[in-house]
Amino acid sequence: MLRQAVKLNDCSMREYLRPNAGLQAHAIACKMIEGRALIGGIRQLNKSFVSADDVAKRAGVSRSAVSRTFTPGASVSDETRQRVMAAAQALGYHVNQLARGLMRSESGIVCLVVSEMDTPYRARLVRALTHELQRAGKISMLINTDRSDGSVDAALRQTLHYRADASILLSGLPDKAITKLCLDSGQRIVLINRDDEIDGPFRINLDDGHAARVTVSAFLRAGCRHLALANSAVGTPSLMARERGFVAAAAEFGLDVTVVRHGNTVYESGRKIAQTLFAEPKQPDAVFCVNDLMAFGLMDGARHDFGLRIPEDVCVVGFDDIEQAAWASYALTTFSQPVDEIVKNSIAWLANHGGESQPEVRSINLHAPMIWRKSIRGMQRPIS
Amino acid sequence: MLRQAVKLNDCSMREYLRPNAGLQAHAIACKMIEGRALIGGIRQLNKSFVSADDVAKRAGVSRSAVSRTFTPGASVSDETRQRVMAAAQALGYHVNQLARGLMRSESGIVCLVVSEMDTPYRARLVRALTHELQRAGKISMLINTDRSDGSVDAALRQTLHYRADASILLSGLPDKAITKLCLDSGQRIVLINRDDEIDGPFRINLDDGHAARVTVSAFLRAGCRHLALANSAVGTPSLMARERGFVAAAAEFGLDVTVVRHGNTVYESGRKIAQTLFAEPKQPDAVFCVNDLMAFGLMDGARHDFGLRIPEDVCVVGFDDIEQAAWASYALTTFSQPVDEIVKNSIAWLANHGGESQPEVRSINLHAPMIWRKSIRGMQRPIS
DNA sequence: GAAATCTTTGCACACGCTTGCAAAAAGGCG
DNA sequence: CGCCTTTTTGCAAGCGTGTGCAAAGATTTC
Repeated sequence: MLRQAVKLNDCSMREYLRPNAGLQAHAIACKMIEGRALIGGIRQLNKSFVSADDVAKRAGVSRSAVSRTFTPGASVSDETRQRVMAAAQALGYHVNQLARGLMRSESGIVCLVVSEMDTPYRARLVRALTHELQRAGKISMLINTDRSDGSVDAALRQTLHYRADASILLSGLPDKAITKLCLDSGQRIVLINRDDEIDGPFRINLDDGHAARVTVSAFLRAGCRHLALANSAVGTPSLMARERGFVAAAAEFGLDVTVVRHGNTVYESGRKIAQTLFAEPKQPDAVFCVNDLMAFGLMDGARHDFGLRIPEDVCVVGFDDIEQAAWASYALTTFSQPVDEIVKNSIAWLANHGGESQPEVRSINLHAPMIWRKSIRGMQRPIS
Repeated sequence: MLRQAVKLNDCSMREYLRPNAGLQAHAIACKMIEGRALIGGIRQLNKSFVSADDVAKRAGVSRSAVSRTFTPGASVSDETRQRVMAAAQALGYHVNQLARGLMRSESGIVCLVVSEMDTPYRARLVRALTHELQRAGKISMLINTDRSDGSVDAALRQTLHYRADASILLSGLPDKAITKLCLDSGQRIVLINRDDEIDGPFRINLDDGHAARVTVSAFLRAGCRHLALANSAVGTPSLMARERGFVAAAAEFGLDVTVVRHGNTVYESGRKIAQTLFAEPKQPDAVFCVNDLMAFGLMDGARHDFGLRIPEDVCVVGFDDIEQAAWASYALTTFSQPVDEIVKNSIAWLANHGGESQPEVRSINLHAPMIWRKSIRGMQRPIS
C-alpha cells in the first residue's frame, strides 16, 4: 500500500511550497488523502480518528500539552487546558487508549472468559462484573469458550494478544502452562467457582458443602426419607462438592441417596432425570438439584409427567437463586449466589495492584444463603 | 519514573562491557529491571510481556522477520519462519494487538452496547454475537448502559477511546451528534431493533406489525373476543410497533383492545398487569404480551391470583421465544427472535468493509416466525 | 557462466501516545 | 529590580508493531 508514501509526499510538498500555510489546511489536506478524497471536491469525508497532533495544531500548543490535559494530575496551566479542551471538543478528539496502553503498559482491559453466557446465573454475573469494572475505569472484553477442549487456552491467548490487565474466568479450567504464561506476563487472574489448586490466581468459591448439609437437614425436618440428588454429567468441581456434601450429610443420618447424573446443567437434563427418578419403584420424596435450571426441569417433569405435587409429594431444592426461582410457577427454595460479593471481591483484588510483595490473599470462600420459598414443606428454621 | 532510563543505561552498559554476551542473558537482564528485580537473586520474576524484539534476538533474525512470520501472506522463508516460531514458542510470545491496531488502524475490536444484558433474550444475542465475532477474527467489548440518561453516549465515547472498528447497539438510542462522530471516525454502527431514522448505521428490525396481525387472527380463530395488550411503560419503538399493529388489526375486525402499560419488560410487570386486567368486570379472554417475560408474569398472575386456566379461560401470546417459553409450566406460544439471522446479517455487513462507494444496504427487516405451543386454544393454521 | 527474474531480508519510518528533562515563563521576596 | 523558587512548556525518546524500499541472495533461463 502506498497510502503513507503519497500522504507524506503530498504533505511535505505543500509545506515546502508555502511554509506556514494555515495549519488547519495542512491537516485537512493530509486527511483528504487518508480518507476518501473526492476528485475536484472540497467535501472532506475524512473517515479517520482525530489525533492529539490535530488538537495541538488547532489549539496552537505542543502535543505534550494535549497529552497532559487528558492526564489527571499532570501540570498544565488553566489557560492551555481550556484552549486544548475547546479544540478537542470541536474536533471530536478522544484519547487513543490503545496507544496510551502501549506507553503505560496498562491497557485498561479486563477479559471475561465464559461459556454459555446466556445461562441466567452467568449472564447476571457477567452483567454485574461489566458494570462494576466500568465504574472502576476498566473495560471488559468478553471471550466465549463454548465447547471444544482447549478453547479456554485459546481464550487466554487472546487475553495476551490484547495485553489485558486481568482475566476473570467463569468457566472451564485453563492449562497450567498457559495460566503461568499469563501470570508471568503480569496479568492478574481471578477464578470464580473453578476451585483449581494452581498458585497465583485469586480464587473465589462458595461453601457448597455447607449448603448441601443445610439441604439435608431441611429435607429431614420436612419428613422426607428418600433423598435423591440430580447432578449434571460434566462434573465441575463445585457441582461435585455439592454432591459429595449432600451424600455425606445424608450418610450421617444413615440415609442413602439416589444420585443421578445426566447431561449439562440445563432444564432438559432436569426433566430427563425426573423421568428416571420417578419411574423407579422407590420414588424419592426429596430431590436436591445442583442448580436451579435442573430443578425447574425436574419440577416440571414431576408435575406434568407424573402428576406429583410440590412440595406435598416431593420437595425440591436448587442452587443459584436465578430470577426464575422466584416465579410463582416454581417458587423454588434455593441457595443464593452472592453475585455482588463475588464481584466486589474480584474487583477489590484486582484494584490492589500496587501492594506487590506483601503476602497476598490467595482465595476466599463466600457464603450462599438459603432462600426459603415453597418447594419444600414446612417453615424455615434458623440455620445452625 | 526513571524505569526507562535505568533500563536503558543498564542494558547498554552490559552490552558494552561484554559484547556478544548471550542474547538470552541480555534479555533477562533488561527484564529484571523492568519487572521486580530481586536484590542479589537470579530468580527472574520478569513480569512483563515479551516483544517481537525479544523473539528476534533469540532467533537471530531481524524484527521484521518476526513481524512477517505473524502476518499472513507476508514473505518469509520457511527456515526463518520456523526459527521464529520456535523462539516465539519458547518465550511465550503473542503479537501485541494494541500495537498492531495502531499501525493498521484497525483494532479488531467490536463494541456491544447493551443494557440489562442478563435478560434472556439479550443474553442470547450477546452470546451469539460474541461467538460469531470471534469466528470472524474480531473480539467483543461489552459496554453496559444501565440506567442514567446519556449513558449510551458515554458508551459510544468509550468505543472511540478504544478505536473500535464497529459498534453494535442493542439498547438505547444515541445522540445523533455522537453517532455522527463515530461514523466520521470510520466506525461502522449496527442498530438492532432500535428503529432509528438516522442515516449511516445499519439497522436491523423485525416485522412487528405482521406478528401482531397474526396474533389477532389466532385469537379470533380460538374464539376470543375480549382482546387485551400488555405493554411496558418504556415505549421502545419496536414495542410500540407491536402495540399499534395489534390494535390496528383488531380494529379491522371491529374489536376494541384493552391496553395496559406498566413498568419495564419484566416478569413483575406482567404480573401486575394481570392484577389490573383480570380485576375488571370485563375480563379479557386473550392477551398479547409484548415480550415473553411479561407473558410469564401475566400467566402466573392469571393462574395463581385469579384461578384462571390457560388456554381454556384465557389465551396468551408472547414475543421473543426465550428458553423459558418452552418450559412445560408455560408452553407459551410466541414469536421467535431470529437471533441467528440477526447475527449473521450484522457480521456480514461489518465484513463488507472493502466495498466503499457502492450504494450500501441501510436496513433490513427480518421475519419473526410464530412458535405454536399451548397457551392458545386450537391448532396452528398456515399463516397467510 | 552471465543475465534476468523472483524471493527474502534488514533498515528505517510511521502509528498515537506518555513522560523525563531542561529551558522558559511566571511568581515571590527583600 | 535582581535573585531564587515554582510552574509550565516543548523536545525527544520510547512503547510494540507493520511495511515500502532497496540491497542481497536464490533461482531460472538461454
